[in-house]
Order: sequence, then structure tokens, then C-alpha cells
Amino acid sequence: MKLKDDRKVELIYQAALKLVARKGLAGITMGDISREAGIATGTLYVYFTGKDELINALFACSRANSVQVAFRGYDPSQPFKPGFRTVWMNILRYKLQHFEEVVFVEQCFHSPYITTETREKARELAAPFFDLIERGQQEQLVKQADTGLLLTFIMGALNELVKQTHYSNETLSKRKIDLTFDLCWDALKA
Amino acid sequence: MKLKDDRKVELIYQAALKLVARKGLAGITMGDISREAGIATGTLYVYFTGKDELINALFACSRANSVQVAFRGYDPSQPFKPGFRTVWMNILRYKLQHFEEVVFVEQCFHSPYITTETREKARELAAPFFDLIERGQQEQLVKQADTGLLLTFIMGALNELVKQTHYSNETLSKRKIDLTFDLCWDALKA
DNA sequence: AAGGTAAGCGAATAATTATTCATTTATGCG
DNA sequence: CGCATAAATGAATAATTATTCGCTTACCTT
Repeated sequence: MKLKDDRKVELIYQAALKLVARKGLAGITMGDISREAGIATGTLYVYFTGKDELINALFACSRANSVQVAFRGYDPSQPFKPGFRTVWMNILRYKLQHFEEVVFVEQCFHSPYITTETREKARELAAPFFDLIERGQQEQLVKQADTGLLLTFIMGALNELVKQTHYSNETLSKRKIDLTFDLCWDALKA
Repeated sequence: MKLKDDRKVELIYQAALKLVARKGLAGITMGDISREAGIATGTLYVYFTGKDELINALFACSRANSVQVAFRGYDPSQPFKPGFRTVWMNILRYKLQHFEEVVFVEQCFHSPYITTETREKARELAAPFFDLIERGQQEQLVKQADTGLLLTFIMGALNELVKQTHYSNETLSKRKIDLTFDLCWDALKA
């Protein structure tokens, strides 16, 4: 017998992401996805029971990916600020490199495809970020405000920056990146 | 003869906004909109040539509305910080009260409905915000960084805050609002 | 190497949704 | 008041899109 091809799932994901970033979640069809992926429409249904499942799976995958890289190189024994910087940079770099995921996740949040279950699992993934900010608060380096509020503020700013950068299709210079980090840090610092 | 009813356009807009905030741009049909608005599907085509035009018109309208209220009560002869605070508050208040517009505009940005023409007109509306930040820079109160970058940062943070607030369905307390303003101001200030 | 099993295909079908249109209803105008 | 005109209706139609299915192809197992 023939086995499922894991690379094909990846192919499908990439096709869907690309199309959503270009035309929005409202503008993609199963036909579009299969064409972009270079496979037959029917094959999509070998890997997913339908459009809903495809999008839920891609959503879960996208969220997990972005969190996974965030703490790469983070050393808790380091002082807080450079540690925070490492994580912040990881997130920014990831979002810039995976712009399509950023758009896709955003579009999914208010959409009929994502189930509450999928949405809740995504929420849980944010726990390490809360821990990080709380550490900064314990060390009196970060404002004693609602942690969720601070996180929201930073993530919103980052997301918008990435979108704006993509639109203006400049590459974000090191100078601009450092500057934006300063904006974030000045906002957070006690 | 019978005349077109301006309130009906408003009714259609409200219905569409409500549905998009609930189910996303991908999840609304002309049938849904007419049902929610309490009118017949055919009537939609009296007021709009089709779905594309409806959504483009609503997008343009939503953007214009939010800008229109931003400078209410702003007095250029006032010092910069309180003036900036007034505008910032106007924007926050508007976004909180018109959450559905926030979601709608966001979803539209990457969608097959919005024409480049509509998108460009929306961009032009941002000019007064640039002017405001530039004033702060001239007075040495705001960091000498790319103005667009600063604006993007602030607007992204505000948007995310509004979305997060809506999700957690708490009302944003005065304390939290003041706190978030401090985050913004600390980020911007030279 | 051969057989069996599941992937892969894409045209056909089913379901959904945008749009039209014949008809009815409301209202401004003489 | 009654006609003319355009809005309003919603069932019918057209267009689009998700999903299925009979068939072919690839490849794993023995």
C-alpha cells in the first residue's frame, strides 16, 4: 500500500497560507488551495475531512510554531532585560519571516472556521509569555500592571509593525528594530 | 414615487458589521446580511450593485468615521501632551464603542473585496495623525524616530487592547485606561 | 515480482450563495 | 384621490464552490 506523504501536508499548508495572505480567508476555495499546492482537489480530502478541519489544523500549527521558537536561546540565569530582548527578537524575526502566518492567524480569530476548542488550545500556549513578564515584575524592572495588559500591548505593537513593514515593503533595518525594541522597553519599564 | 431610505443603508451597515464581528468576513452571505437587517435580499441590490460594492462602501465609511471623531476637542494651542491624550482617548473610546468596525476593517485589509482605490483613500485619512506626532517631535517631546513607525506602534497596541478587552469581556476600568496611556506615552517620549 | 491497499486524480454532483426578476407595495406629486 | 414611479419582496435562476466517487497510479509487503 501507499503511505500518506507528510511533505504533502506541508505543501497544502504553504499553499493555504500564501493564498490567505494574498486574498484573505474570505477569498480562498479548496480549488485554489489544491491548484496552488499542485495537487488534485480530491487529494485534500485524503489529508483533511474538509475545509473546516484543514483550517483548524493549520491554525493550531501556526500558533504552535510561533511559540516554539520564541524562547530559543533564552537563558533564565541571564539578567531580565537581555533575556527579554532575546525573546522579543525571536518573536519579531519569526513574524517577519512568516508573515503569512501572522495574517492567517489574525483572519482566523474572527471566522466561522475556528472552533472554540482550537481557540482555547491556542490561548494556553501563551503561558510562558506571562511567566516571562511576571519575572520582570518580580524584579521591579517592569511596571506593576496587569500582566495580560502589558503582553497585549507589546504583541499588538509587534504585529502591527510586522504588517506595516510588509506593506511598505522595506526591510526593517537593524536601526529601526533597535528603535522599536526601545519603544517596547520604555513602555514596560517601571 | 418612493424614495430611497437613508436609514436603510445604516441598517444594512449595522447588520454587516455585527455579523463580521461574530463570524468573520469569510462567514457572511448576502442572505445573512438581509436577514439580520430585517429586509429582503433583493433590497440589498437597490442600495448596492453587489457584495463587493457593499463591503467597499462600508469599509470607506468605517475608516472615515473613526478618523472624524479623533480630533474632537483637540485644541492645537494646548500643550502637546494633554492634546495628544485627548486624541488618544478619542480613538480608544471610539474603538471600544465600535468594536465591530475594528474587526471589520482588520478583516477587510487582506480580503478580495477591497479595491486598491478604496485602500488608498483609507491611507490618506491618516495624515492628521502624522501631523500630530510630528508636532511632538518638533517640540522635542517625542523620540526622533520614523513617524510612521511610532504611529504604527501606538495604533497596533491600541487595536490589540480593544480586541483583548472585548474578548475577556471586562469593561476597561479608568485605572487600566490611564495605565495604558502611560505605556504609550513612555514608549513615545524622548 | 505480484498482489493488495491506499494515495492521487479530476470530472461529476451536491450544496451553498450571489444575483435577477416578475410582482407587490408604498409614497411623492398633480 | 389616483396615477406614476421607484422601492421592496422573495422565489427562481445563475454562478460558485465544497465534497464525493469511480478510476488510475504508486508503493509497501511478502
